Amino acid sequence: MSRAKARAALLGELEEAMRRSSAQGVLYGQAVANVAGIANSDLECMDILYLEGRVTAGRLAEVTGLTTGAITGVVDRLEKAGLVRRERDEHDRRKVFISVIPETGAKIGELYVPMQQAMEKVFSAYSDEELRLLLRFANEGYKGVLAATTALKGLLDTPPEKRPQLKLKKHPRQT
Amino acid sequence: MSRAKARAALLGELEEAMRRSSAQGVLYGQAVANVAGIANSDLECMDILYLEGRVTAGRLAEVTGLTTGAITGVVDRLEKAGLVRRERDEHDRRKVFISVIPETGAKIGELYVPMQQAMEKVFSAYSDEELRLLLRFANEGYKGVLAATTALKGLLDTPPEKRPQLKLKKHPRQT
DNA sequence: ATATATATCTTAGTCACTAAGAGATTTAGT
DNA sequence: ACTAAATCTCTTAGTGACTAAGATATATAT
Repeated sequence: MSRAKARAALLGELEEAMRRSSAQGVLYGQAVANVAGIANSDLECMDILYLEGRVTAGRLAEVTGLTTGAITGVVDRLEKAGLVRRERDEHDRRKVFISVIPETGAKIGELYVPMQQAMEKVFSAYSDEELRLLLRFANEGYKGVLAATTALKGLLDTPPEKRPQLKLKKHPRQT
Repeated sequence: MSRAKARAALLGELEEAMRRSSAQGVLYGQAVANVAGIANSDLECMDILYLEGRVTAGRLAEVTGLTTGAITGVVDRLEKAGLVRRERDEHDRRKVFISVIPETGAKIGELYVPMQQAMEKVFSAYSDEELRLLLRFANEGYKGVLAATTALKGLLDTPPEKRPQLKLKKHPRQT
């Protein structure tokens, strides 16, 4: 096999492996929501709250891409489940801050522990230098996917006949 | 900073970077479904059809975790959109095989091209050996996530007081 | 002051999903 | 062969999360 072909094969395997693991990641998230007894978007909002801390309802809508009306429902459900609290902003009384109630919110955090343990185990087999490579890739991959998302959405605004002709590379293994 | 602390920091960064990029991957998928004008699960089924080729309705239900009733709806919509075709199995006439209609199905494939191009660009900066490391990690990561999913679901069957005590490691940056 | 803008919530309607069971076909037991 | 049980898909009724549009309350600008 030529060097170029070997690399192409490697890239193909890599693409499939990454697709598979990312799909499994999605399934893990669904399982978490399922076990927690909350909807998928509700969990997504909990994640955002963990990452960003106290945020407004509008911010949740912005980040999730849901309408503000949908967020009202999300927060209602999370509040009823005792996971978050609504607090009016005293400086701008139109705004509503949402924050996690630590005790109950922590129970959601626990559900990520199996994942963290599994990943710790995987990571333990790598040297610091190897981990740095993985980190570099994760960051660059993120930027790549972000750019791809933007490009894809751009296609929507471009009339079909003006779209850059994409050489169609089919998904592997159409049996 | 001690060697151990440096590594812990590295692991933390890695965890966050991977979480972010995988979240962005989900968003890309949603954008694809959005542009294609089909529901999320519909796209998931198209992906499975690309990966596995001609499969039965029951198999789609099994892989997606949806009920067979839901799959009937998925296939109805995909069929109406001209993306797939139903074919009764002649050997077992209860079964219905679903297969992608190549011409229209290829249009969905095109929507993944921006992603493939972006990733190709990212990958181009890595040596073959580095890519092999990434591949190894992707495969091991997949197994890890899979194991974590199983472990998580196992928690459901274990009465709360019998669950292995998980040392709670909170999500980063609860601001 | 009045108008405009902003932030959240409400309402009505839609759509994908589940649970339960119906129909069609195949497989197993006698 | 004949009946019963199992298997596979579809149908039906009901639920829940979502959107679009507009109501409400508060803040900002003229």
